[in-house]
Amino acid sequence: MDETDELLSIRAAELYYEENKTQDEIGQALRLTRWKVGRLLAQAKQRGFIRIEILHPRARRLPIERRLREERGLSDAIVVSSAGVAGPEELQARTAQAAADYLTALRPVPRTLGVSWGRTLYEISQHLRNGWATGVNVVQINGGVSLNRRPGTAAATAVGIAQKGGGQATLLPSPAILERLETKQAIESDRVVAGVIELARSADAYLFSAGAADESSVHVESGYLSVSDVDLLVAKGAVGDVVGRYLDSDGNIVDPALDARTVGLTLDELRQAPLAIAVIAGQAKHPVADAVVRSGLCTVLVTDEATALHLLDG
Amino acid sequence: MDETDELLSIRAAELYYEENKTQDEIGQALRLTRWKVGRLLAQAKQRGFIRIEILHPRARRLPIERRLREERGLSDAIVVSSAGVAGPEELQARTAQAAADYLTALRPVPRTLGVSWGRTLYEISQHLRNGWATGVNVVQINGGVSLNRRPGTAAATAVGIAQKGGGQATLLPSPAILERLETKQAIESDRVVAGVIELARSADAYLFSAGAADESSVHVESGYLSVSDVDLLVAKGAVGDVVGRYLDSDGNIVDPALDARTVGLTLDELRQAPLAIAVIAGQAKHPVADAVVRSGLCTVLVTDEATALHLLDG
DNA sequence: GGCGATTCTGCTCAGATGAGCAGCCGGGCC
DNA sequence: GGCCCGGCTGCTCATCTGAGCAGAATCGCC
Repeated sequence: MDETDELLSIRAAELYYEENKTQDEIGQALRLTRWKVGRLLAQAKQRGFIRIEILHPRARRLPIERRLREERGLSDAIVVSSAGVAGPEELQARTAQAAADYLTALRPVPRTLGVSWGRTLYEISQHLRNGWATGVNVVQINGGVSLNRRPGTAAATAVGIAQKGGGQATLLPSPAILERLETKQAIESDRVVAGVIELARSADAYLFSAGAADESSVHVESGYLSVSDVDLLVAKGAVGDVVGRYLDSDGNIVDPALDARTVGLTLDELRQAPLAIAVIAGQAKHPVADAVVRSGLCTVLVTDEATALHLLDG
Repeated sequence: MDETDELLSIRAAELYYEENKTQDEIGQALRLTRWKVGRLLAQAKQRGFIRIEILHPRARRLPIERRLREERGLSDAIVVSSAGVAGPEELQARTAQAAADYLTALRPVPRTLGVSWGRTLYEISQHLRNGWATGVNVVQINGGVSLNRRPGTAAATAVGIAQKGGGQATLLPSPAILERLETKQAIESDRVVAGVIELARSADAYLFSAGAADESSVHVESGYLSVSDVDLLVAKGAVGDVVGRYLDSDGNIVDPALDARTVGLTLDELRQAPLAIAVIAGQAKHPVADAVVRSGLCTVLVTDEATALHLLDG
């Protein structure tokens, strides 16, 4: 395509997309046949001169979703558009909304849904509508009820999802990470705790997010880990955590001793789940999102456009 | 349109624009008739959910051009797209290119073209192609040959435009602004100078830019004015200059005494021209662009998208 | 300069789309 | 409850558009 044709295709595109002329009219204006105009427009599209964006908080990027499914082996992917996004909070909100939409449309409806907790999960619970399902029971899959700065958030998340879904919530009454291995083992052998974990293992579907390995982590905020603990994990290769378990970029546990003191489903248990929905958004979580997807921690990913493109990069 | 329809129209738009499905196929996917799908898409467009951009340095914004013609009474307007622009320099380059394109396509071809000088005009001269016209003579319409930091730029501009257009350049051998009124009058009464100005008055068309009233002005750079002179002009309401003459937001001369010492066509002479092409781009020139258009200094405006939208705002 | 290969052009035709219209449905008002 | 009105729905039909194709033009190579 030479310079002249390139310019002509731009002129044609202006008349076609901005002035809503027919290809025939454009042909008359530019002294071309309508077939030539059609071909110029096709080339303009094909060479990327035409960008079409859907500007809406609920807009998704289907081509990227398809690539995630095909190139990363996900059984499903939901990618929210970043077009016209105001800030990281809105990105997070859009992603949470998309996750809520996905859950609502999910078929078959899971009888029992295992959930983690955290900012993302809480936001999803807020976005779910009353009656999003009927009879969905919710069970927590990792510990962490009490130590939160805003106590009850973890519980409110699970209870909210359950209530709006017409079911019961089963909380895991345990800290996320215990200081001593013995305490952790003692807690896990408690009849109630063991029962909850058993129920969690039997869930039809899991819904969880991932945390970045930095000082903004919920574990730091909640007091389970200190900033220096996290620094140490990062030094060992940690990119973030899933259900409280810190993993490296290959999806392996970074600190087995710490992991042994962490209450809840293990990463391998999650990996075996037929339906594991990860919801991960934001620049800071790109590395951990990569680890989650590469190591097969989820079958379904809900994320934002930038994160998705990052995943497809490598 | 209720929430459900809004969401549906977004889903439809995704399938239509991103997945290239037909409206019929979308209808099947969303369990709608194809007519409903068509209506949803129409609404999505109409409500602004669909943004179509033409990403190309030569892309123009025809709807904005139309509004400038209709709402600001211009006989023609060229608005270059800001989509995907890298920085102010590229915006300037795109606008200069568009001005060169406009000149090249101009019919009837002017026999004599009056031009000002400055960064913008120089860039336009660079963008013009050899043989852009045949037999177009060029005449400078304001003084300023010698004092430039890069001497000869003003001359090179006029000569370049003329040579590439197969004609002669007539330079105005005079400073832009003189220190004493008597000197200015003496210069103007010089036979050569008077002849050039007479020729300038008789030009078929004028091509000029405008300068912002700040320390980056060419007059400061060239030493005709000091920074404090410009500050004083700003204090008196100056928004910028056209052919060396400083005007306020209503297009009136800010400092009549200074104006009397400025050599070249007057603003009122420009206003009476049947074809006066102003080329003005960049954030810094929004106020002066406004003054130029509002006070009828040009019949044709070549500008960038942001400046055009600023003009249409008020 | 001649010749084959490739690209380009303008066509036919079928599928996709938008305008316009009659019938239907639902809400508001008596 | 009955009636009117506005908006919505699904249709027909005309127009617009893209795929595919045969001939024309152009290019590159000898």
